[in-house]
Amino acid sequence: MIVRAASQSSFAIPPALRRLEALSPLDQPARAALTAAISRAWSVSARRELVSEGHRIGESLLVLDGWAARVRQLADGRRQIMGFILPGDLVGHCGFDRAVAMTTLVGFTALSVCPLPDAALSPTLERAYAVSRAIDEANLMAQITRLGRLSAYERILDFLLEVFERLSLAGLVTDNSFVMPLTQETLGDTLGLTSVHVNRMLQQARRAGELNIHRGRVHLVRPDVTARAAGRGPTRVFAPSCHAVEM
Amino acid sequence: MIVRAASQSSFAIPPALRRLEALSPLDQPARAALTAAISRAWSVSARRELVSEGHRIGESLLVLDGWAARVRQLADGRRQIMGFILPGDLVGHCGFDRAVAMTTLVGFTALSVCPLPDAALSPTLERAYAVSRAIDEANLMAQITRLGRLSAYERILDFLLEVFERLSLAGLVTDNSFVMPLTQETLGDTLGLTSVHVNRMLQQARRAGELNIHRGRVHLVRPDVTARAAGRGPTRVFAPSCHAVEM
DNA sequence: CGTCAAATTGACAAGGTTCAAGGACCGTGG
DNA sequence: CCACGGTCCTTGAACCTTGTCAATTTGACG
Repeated sequence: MIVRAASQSSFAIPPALRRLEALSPLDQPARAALTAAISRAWSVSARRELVSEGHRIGESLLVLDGWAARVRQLADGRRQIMGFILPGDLVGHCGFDRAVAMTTLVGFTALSVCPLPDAALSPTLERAYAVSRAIDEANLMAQITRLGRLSAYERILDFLLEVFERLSLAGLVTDNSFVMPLTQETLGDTLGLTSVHVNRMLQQARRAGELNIHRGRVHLVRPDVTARAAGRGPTRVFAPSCHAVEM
Repeated sequence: MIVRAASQSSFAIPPALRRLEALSPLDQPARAALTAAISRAWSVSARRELVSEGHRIGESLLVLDGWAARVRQLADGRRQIMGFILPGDLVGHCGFDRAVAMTTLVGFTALSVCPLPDAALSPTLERAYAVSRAIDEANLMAQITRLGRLSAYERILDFLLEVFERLSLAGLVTDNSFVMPLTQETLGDTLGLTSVHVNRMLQQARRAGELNIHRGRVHLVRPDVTARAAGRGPTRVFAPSCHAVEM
């Protein structure tokens, strides 16, 4: 019954392409442009600043593989992670990061990135980008709500569900589980908690039968049930041309 | 020595125009277009949903007067305010709100709004809009950092400083003070605190000589000193200051 | 097998919330 | 002009969630 991840096969659809296709169906020119771009991918090693890495700031990128994050560091060492960038996510798209100074983009794993094909090449591509941007925005709002109004326990579950949903689009969820290359300390810096407390809440969730974590792989036991309990409606994003996208 | 607010005079520069001019110098066509738009302003009464108010969703607006906020309400009644929209701010500009479903735009005072002139009318106008958008983004990041990593006391000061800076651009700060039409409860929903604790922290700030509040008017005693103490660098928008991040 | 980073655990302190009860302020109607 | 009602602000005390400190254990890897 278990479907193995197909990402090893050379014929598999790349996660990034899969995600964009899921956001909005692509036409042939769009797919061709993306495939061409993907073939020109390069990689950025972990813990390196992404944007300043050789390719000039302002150029838009498509992340093909790996986890990155927008980070802000305070003078006294406190750190806040704004959110993560996952395979299929766009970077520097529309004043999203070239605009904001005080946010740094760092990879938590080695990243594979490629230039982002020009939206003008296809209306379907443009639309997919727009939906992606809208989702970015929704995720920021979700982050604010988590930090401001959810308890530690709720934050953990809500965050994991968000990641689950996002990775699902890219086909990176297998058997209700996904790889999450984050330490509990990093999770704490994301959710406004200490690593110690993150640990406790994860234990609690484990004991409650919500999830299992083993060797960097998160397994959500009943994602749909958990989501409903956590009050996560489907993230409905209304694209500019006004038909709704369900996640 | 005290300069009185000039907003009563019919010759005064409207705050919104003033703000945009401050973001990026405007040329004559831009000013003319804005002045024309401002003359066609209408008002929206308090506590009404802004976007659904007669003028169709997707139309961009310029807020001329009043305070509004992006709000998200959880199923159990908890409320989180994402951020405020102040005079001179743009609404629905570029996928900022037409994109995101689960955020409502509500006025806390009566609002005066007008249609937003087309950016194509002037490059300087386009640039001002871009800067405004970038600031919106920076403010969202600031909000995340506040909620995730600042103490209650720091959140209050940081937030008030942000408002101070934003209203300064619109010329709405007089003698280091500004009008803030928010209850402590609303402040709590913004900063992830209870109204009781907001009250206590305000008292503390008052006793510390940081501020005075009287009849909806906030007076910051030494905004620059407070800002430096609170670790608020000036919000630099177009300067991608990229330094490596320690992890 | 040794090493190092990450995870885990317990005891305790601190920060923030909750509950509950006044008190101040403001517009309204008598 | 004053009494009234409602909303918001203020304050205290008990309580709970989360943070801090300090081990100890686990697991990956050379």
